[in-house]
Amino acid sequence: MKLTREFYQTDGVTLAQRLIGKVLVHRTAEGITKGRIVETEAYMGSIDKGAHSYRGRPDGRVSIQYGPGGFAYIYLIYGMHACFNVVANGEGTPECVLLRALEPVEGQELMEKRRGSRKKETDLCSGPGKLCQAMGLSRDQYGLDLTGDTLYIEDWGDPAPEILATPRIHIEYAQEARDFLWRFVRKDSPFLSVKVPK
DNA sequence: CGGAAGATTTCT
DNA sequence: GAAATCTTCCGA
Repeated sequence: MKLTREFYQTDGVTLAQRLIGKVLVHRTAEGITKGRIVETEAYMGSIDKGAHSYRGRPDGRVSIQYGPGGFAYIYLIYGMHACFNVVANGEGTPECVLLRALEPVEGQELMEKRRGSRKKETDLCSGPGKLCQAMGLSRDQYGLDLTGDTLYIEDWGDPAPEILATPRIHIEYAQEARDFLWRFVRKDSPFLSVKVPK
């Protein structure tokens, strides 16, 4: 079943853990693609120096994060790659969950086509920019309602997977927030962006 | 208004 | 290990 608004109306750290194992779906004119979420990171605007929304303004890039949960926050990084986030919690709390890696479950052919040169299946969605390219996500999808019919997340009723918490990736500048264990990965998944040290 | 830096990927 | 490439934010 499709996740409801209520599912997203919780704090970012909790939502990040609950999203592991759920299935992201994007319907486009080219076709449909689905991927099981195996890696997420939480960003908590009010206390998190690594978050875009830490000193964000309600009218800036992160404006969508100030609204209710369950909307798409997508931004461009390094001028070339899109990153897809799910807005968490209610109005006035700029929190979100970055999806960092997926396990392709449907539309692999379309994903390979979008990603260009032939890739191993484990490399189709093993990173924030890669999964956006494979799923056909760009800033055109900024602000989409995830309770709508084109871009949403499904719960397939699978048993909750075993989850590991680790430090987040590429935020060395974030001072003490650098060490928060706000990256969550599905244990032993071969589809992760960065391997978890033993 | 200009400059710097970034929640990355890919190739050498 | 470094380049590619552009939006956003911050200081002047």
